Amino acid sequence: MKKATIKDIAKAAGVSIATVSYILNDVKTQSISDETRVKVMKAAQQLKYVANRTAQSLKIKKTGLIGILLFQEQEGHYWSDFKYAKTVGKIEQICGQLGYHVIFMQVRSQLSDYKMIMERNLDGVFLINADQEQFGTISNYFGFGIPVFVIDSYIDDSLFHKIIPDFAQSFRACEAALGGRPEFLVTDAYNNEKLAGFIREQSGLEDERICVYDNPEQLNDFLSRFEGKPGIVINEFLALEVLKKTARIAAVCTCHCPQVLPGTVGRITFDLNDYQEIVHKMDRYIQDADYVDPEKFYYLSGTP
Amino acid sequence: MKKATIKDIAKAAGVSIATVSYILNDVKTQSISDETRVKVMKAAQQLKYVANRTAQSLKIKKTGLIGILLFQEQEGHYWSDFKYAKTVGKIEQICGQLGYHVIFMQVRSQLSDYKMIMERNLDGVFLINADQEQFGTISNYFGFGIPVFVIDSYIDDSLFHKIIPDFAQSFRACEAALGGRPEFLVTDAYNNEKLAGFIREQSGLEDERICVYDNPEQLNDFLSRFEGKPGIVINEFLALEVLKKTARIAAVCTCHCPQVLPGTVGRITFDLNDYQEIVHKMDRYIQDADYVDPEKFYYLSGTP
DNA sequence: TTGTATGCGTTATCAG
DNA sequence: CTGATAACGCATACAA
Repeated sequence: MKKATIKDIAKAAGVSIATVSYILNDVKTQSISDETRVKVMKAAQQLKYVANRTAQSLKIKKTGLIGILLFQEQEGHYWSDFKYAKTVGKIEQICGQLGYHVIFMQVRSQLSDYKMIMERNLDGVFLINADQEQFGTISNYFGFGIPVFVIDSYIDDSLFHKIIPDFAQSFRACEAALGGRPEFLVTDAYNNEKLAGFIREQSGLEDERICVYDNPEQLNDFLSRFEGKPGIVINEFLALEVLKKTARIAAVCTCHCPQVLPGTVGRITFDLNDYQEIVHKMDRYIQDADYVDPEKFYYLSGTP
Repeated sequence: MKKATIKDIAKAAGVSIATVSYILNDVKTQSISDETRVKVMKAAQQLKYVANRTAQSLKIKKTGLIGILLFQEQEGHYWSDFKYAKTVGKIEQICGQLGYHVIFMQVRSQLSDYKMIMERNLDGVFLINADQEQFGTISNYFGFGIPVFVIDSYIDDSLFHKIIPDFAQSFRACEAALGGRPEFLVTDAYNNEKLAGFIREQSGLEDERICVYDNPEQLNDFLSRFEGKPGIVINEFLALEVLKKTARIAAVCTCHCPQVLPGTVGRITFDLNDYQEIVHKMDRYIQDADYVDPEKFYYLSGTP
């Protein structure tokens, strides 16, 4: 049993291919008699016709495909796969509502990975946790006018829309939750060095008071210098580790999952629905080829 | 700056499009003079040519696209998005190594969702946590000869390859870890009723001793009947909840993330590398149209 | 060793 | 209102 094409429908309904296409696509500029319309629709149903998006894409030069490229950290922790799970899920959901399909890819800095964007003629791309270095070398593969949004990545290119959590505001919320100035900061690692620097800077803490998590021993060493003092942790899973040593912390829940933490610690969360606006924005770029967004920077604002 | 086609390369190199195609695809049955080969390769590089997989797909009738359809539970818990994050990540990784790209889709039982498989001409599909009901009604959209593997789903159709954790073995391991027979079982909900029944059955416990988690109150009520008794929990995140009440548990870590649990509880884990064999099997189906696998049932075997 | 021509399934332009 | 027909970018049988 082979897949039916519009040609098959045309034959079955005794009309031309063009007519079938008009009817299936509900082309407004063409007027079709009700008679042929039902005839064709019936045939389509009978033959269980489904459109061939591959052929369609080739013709109309739009694939309806959106890429989510998730940059993997070289040596990730156990929560690496959870870190952006909710983000990816949410973006996929919204894309789906808008009629797009999503190609999900984890990139391990292979050049071949990026080629996918061009090869598959994606309509838009989300890059998550992208590193400047590996990125810069291949950015000449982009620039073909498709919208690129970068999440948790500080890329030196004004073409891209940047989306990062509002750390400044989150830190203020943490301070409120702690009831005083934090004495230390423990943060999860990010591929993007500039983002990492930004976090450190926003915290307002000196470097000796900041720990970028690498392994349990290192964390323990660090924490032993702050017994009983209040501190901030970026990433709730990391906070889970920190809690083994000290309880006076507030956590910035960058993984959108405060539930893993006990209610006794201050938890700053971000609203996943913020992605609604972002994906819709991308949609607008896709629909309207020469739309330009005055706002290229999106902050996810945290709430306690 | 438009994308270059093989036609552009042909023109630039002064050869025919066929020749270009032969060279780019490294077609063995054609012998090409070194001279034209370098000429063409150079032109391709200069024009920054990337293949158009859409056109390719249309021609060769293979898209190189594999679908991962993740069935969402109607009312999920906070860990729903993590439940299959590692599985999806692993499958994508292996697919990537084999040269496939992955379309990731969460399905909320819309008929339109399944159509994607046909519309996009996927080469293969993984269905995760699929419910029999919603599934049966639309399975006639399948059967076009593409391999379908179902994960954590017990579908009444011998066409599909089924992959589920080896619960029987896991339960035995739990018993060993607990040092005695468990008195109760708390399990996460699954879309697939038959799988849920299978789990209950394999536990060998009476229904009164089994709790399918719905909400914290219900869990507390249940657990209060088993103060100080040993039990088993399916799903490590759920185990985190159970631990708030009782400590004598062993957990079957179906989310591949034992790390969220303290080392003091027995943890049964599964090896993500098992998916290697599975994805390679799918690849074989795709490559060799009439390959049949004698083994249609794959168990992921748990290890303490 | 290279080129010509056809078609994959669709959309869209132009005649009828 | 409907129908030929030319692309879209590529792979390949067949000719040269």
